[in-house]
Amino acid sequence: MKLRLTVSFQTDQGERFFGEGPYRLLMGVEELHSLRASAQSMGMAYTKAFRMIKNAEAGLGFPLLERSVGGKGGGGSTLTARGKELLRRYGAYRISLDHMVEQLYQECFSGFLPAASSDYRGKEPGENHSH
Amino acid sequence: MKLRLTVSFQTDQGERFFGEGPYRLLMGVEELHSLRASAQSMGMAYTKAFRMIKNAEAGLGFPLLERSVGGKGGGGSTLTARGKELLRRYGAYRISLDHMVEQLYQECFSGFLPAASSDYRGKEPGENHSH
DNA sequence: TATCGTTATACTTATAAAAGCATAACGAAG
DNA sequence: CTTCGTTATGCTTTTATAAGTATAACGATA
Repeated sequence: MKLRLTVSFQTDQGERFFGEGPYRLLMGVEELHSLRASAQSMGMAYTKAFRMIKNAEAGLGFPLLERSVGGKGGGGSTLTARGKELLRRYGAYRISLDHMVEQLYQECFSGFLPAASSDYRGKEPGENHSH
Repeated sequence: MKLRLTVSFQTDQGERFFGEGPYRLLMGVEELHSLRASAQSMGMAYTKAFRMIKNAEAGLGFPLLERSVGGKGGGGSTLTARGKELLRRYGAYRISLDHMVEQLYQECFSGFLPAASSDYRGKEPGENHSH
């Protein structure tokens, strides 16, 4: 048995704009200096990656990527300073959360339900659809 | 800005079988002594409610409802002892979790992102679909 | 033994979300 | 001034999930 935890940021109107999906995608951009390359590296369509980032930037209110288009190599994207800081903070957040969820489960269900390990997934776009 | 948190129990194969949806549905059964009545009271189709419970029982490995079919009034459903205990424990779990998520957000994002209130939703079936 | 409202279940339809396709714009380098 | 691989977007297609329809079985009561 597993615990499925998902946390995401959403607007007051309920529109989700940031979570595990964008997080992983941005981690890839930081490493590969390219949104397309990052999307490909995780089997995601570029169009979807693009929409995710655009959506996230709209929700957050500040740019995450510094893009350059054209030129040698076609261009690329790198993280803005705030984008990098967001990744650092979000990474810490989700790890702490993961621990808390698991520990609290033990406190609340120990002896009543089987032990469970937390299976963190942002459930934001970009995950494998295996059905 | 809001935090959207969802926790659900799933099998090792990733099939979700319990969360906020079944929880609320069962709370209604406890009050109304009828699965159909509980489903209706929250605008859910009975067929869906039935599937949810069946699914939950399969995943948990023990029965949640004691059903009686036929007879005066057509029958009805009440919670089993374990079913009741599950509700009590799950209720405590999600409330603690809600607090934790909010507090941790403050610790991790204070001064970087706007304050956010936790918007707990099981995202299990049974929610309104307004799009 | 006819009635009534429930549980139980298969099958179909509708809706939302994800994924994919096609194409334009860009600009440094050769 | 051509090429290349990227960013940028609209539009279509596919898939997954939710919701709905229809119908059977049940059994205490009158």
